[in-house]
Amino acid sequence: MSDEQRKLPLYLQIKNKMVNNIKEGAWKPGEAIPSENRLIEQYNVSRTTIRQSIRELVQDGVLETRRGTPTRVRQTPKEEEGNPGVVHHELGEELSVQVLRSDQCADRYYAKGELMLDDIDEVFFFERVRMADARPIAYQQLFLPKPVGEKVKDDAAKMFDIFPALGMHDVHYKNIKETVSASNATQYEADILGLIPGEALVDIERTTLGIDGIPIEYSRTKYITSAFNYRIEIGR
Amino acid sequence: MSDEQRKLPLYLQIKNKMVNNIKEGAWKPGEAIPSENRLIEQYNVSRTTIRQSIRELVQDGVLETRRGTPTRVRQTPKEEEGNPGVVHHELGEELSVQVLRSDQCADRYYAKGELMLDDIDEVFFFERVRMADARPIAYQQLFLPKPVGEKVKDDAAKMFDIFPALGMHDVHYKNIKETVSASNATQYEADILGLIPGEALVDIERTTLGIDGIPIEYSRTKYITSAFNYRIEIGR
DNA sequence: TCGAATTTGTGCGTATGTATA
DNA sequence: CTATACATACGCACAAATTCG
Repeated sequence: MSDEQRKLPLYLQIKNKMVNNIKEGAWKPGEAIPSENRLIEQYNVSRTTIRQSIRELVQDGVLETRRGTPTRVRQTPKEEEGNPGVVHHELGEELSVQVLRSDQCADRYYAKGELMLDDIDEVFFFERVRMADARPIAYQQLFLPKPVGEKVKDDAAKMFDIFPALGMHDVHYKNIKETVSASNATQYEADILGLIPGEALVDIERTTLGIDGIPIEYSRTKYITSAFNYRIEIGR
Repeated sequence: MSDEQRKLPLYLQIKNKMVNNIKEGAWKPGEAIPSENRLIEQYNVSRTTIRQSIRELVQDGVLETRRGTPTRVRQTPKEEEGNPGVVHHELGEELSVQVLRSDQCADRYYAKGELMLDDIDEVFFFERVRMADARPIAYQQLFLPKPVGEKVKDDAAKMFDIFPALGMHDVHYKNIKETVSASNATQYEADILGLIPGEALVDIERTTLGIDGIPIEYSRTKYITSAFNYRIEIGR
């Protein structure tokens, strides 16, 4: 037993052991675990302690209990309750992305301001369209500082959500700010998105900060309202 | 005590009583509730039972406990730190509200669905305009269940943000869901807001749940883009 | 700085209720 | 009907964190 475990409350030690039983395959998803009385003997603790361990694992979505039947390991883990709270909900089955234009340039002064770059710095710029089932649903201008852009420029053509790509290159974020507004589609945007000019779009402007507080991404995205919702949940 | 309550487990009966204490204003957000020993005397039950009631209310986000300090009623999620940070940013100095129409009726079936009411229940309905410096910036349809509406119907004519009014009547919330989208102003909306029909509006649809999980508010608001921003911050 | 009082957290033992197989 | 399993409930003791004089 490690020092870490030694000072943990009993019920947490047992909870960890239970998790290990599942990880090691001794307890398999869908199957029953030993009854409370067996576990009491096995771990030599009180019923209170066993039940507290089980209760938390039920809360964590690892086990499921039902009166009268043995406690079981859940087949499919319960969905994350880490609750990011914000969901970009895109309607459509097959999501893809298309790059209209990309360059590496020294102008785009407004974007460079948002990225806290000097005027002489270069930025990667991508103009992209988000497709759902081969229909365009969003138009995006994406700006990345040079060090970041070099790492993910290939991914920007394949993935609309670039955060996984950033993570794979160890570019992590600690802060995201989004401003949501609305606008009427311009002729240019309407052409790209297959709309009538003037139709309402959801505008999302986003700035992402890296773990050192330095901006790593700035983007402006315009979504078709019929294929997009922005949902926020506060509280639990 | 109703028949429903009579057959409920003790800890659930007490949990309900605790929720009622908050709804009736006997226990207020941010303040301490009686200690476990005091509650044991009050309700004449064991500590196990009291603790199970409290544990579930902590899980529900209604109470918060910390070893060594009294258990407290949670502040409403908005004013506590925690993700996401959501800000409705309205441009303007002098903010006011104007009620276009209000009634108490038994139709409005869609809104009643969102409020989880039966078809025979009545709802309070307010059609309101948010003014900033005497210029309209938002149009809102507000639906309240009858018990809530009766408490704040006078405030609805004075305050655009009804949450403070709700709090003063001990109607507290534990969860808010908002969906943000965009739309083109109809002729009706354009007239009210002083716009050209077709102009883009920010749509916010909101459902608020009380501490017992029952909806206490449903609203649809359309903001003029030039006077409104919706900002979300995720992370530290 | 210290200690005493208070409060919640952890843990034990026991008894009984209730759903399931 | 019976055996088994989890659910509810009581009472007790001590630990650990906080508060306050």
